[in-house]
Amino acid sequence: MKQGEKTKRHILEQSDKLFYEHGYAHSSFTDIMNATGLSKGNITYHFKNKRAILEGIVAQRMSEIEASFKAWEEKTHTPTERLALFCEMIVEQQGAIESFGCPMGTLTAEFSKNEPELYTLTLPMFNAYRAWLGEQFKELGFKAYDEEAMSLLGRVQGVAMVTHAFKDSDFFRREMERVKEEIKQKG
Amino acid sequence: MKQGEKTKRHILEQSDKLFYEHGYAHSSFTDIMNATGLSKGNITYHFKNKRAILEGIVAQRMSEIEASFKAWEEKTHTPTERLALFCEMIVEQQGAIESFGCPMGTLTAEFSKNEPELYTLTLPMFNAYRAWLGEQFKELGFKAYDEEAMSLLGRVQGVAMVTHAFKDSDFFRREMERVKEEIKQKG
DNA sequence: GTCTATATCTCGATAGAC
DNA sequence: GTCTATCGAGATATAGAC
Repeated sequence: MKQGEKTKRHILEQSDKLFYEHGYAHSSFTDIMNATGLSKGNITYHFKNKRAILEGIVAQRMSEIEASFKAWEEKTHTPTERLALFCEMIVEQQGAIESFGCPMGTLTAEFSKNEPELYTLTLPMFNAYRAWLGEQFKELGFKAYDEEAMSLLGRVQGVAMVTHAFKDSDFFRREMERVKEEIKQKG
Repeated sequence: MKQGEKTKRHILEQSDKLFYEHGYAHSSFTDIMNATGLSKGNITYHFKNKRAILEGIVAQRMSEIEASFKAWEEKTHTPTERLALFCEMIVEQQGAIESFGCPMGTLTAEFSKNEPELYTLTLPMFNAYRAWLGEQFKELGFKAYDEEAMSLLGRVQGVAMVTHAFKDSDFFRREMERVKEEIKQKG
């Protein structure tokens, strides 16, 4: 890998962490500078502005999301098993969700009121999950498969939101068990 | 009412609307100036800083929340009816929720990552609902009444969040019907 | 009680040396 | 490819006239 490419990845990695843990607006160029150990000038050499960094982050996340779908499909035989893996992925993030909420939900929520362009940029992540979950429910025979997908998304967003608001990981575990149970019953 | 008190209320009212519709950080003194038609100096005469305005808003909202509990209790005879009124209150906010999310949830979410002092200031609103919902479930005979309260809070926060993210009021109506149905079955 | 004017700070972005 | 230096906008907050 070229040095430039390496630096770019380093900036994206650190910025993603900052944006998640402190929010996009609250993460300044100075913060990114400190987190990466690079100068401001060097960062803007690789990304012309903050928005460009966010675009890079979303592109990276989207490919990770698609990769996880692929991995889940290769590992399983039934939609029910795949939905269980989706839940497992969320359960694994317990600590981070308690501290910072859902990485996708909190980012989108930050933009939805005031930043239509950035909101449009992050929404595809939500839509990717919506579509994939929809496929699973479709395969399970649900006529209203999209509604089921949305409902599940709402369910887990609510769990993440309240877990974060109350910093309550007991609630998180309890509620994710309920969600998994509900999925089993639908399969 | 004295003129000073009137001005104070006017500032709180307009600021609450601004903070809800655009977020706290995104609402500047200049915005409050424009929304109220008052000068910057006059606003800081009544509230020494932005935080003091938020404190006034939360105090106002808290008394409204307590007032709604009282009204619901006077209007009903059973906890199930009271929980239905709680849902009704949310359903009535459909348009605002689609556009701006939950007034309490989005405000708390904005502070939970970066502003511990403001987060501490807004959390009591959540706790008021948690406690009151808990009372209803307790009266219904649930041993784990607090868990039921939290679960319901998570449910509606998820609905509000996803409704706002996807700007989808059909999802909102559908899902709130489900929530109401679940409550009926518990009663 | 209400106003104008201003001080000070932080941010994103840019220019140019090496 | 990486750095330092600086600009200009917009934010909160304050001082003082009326």
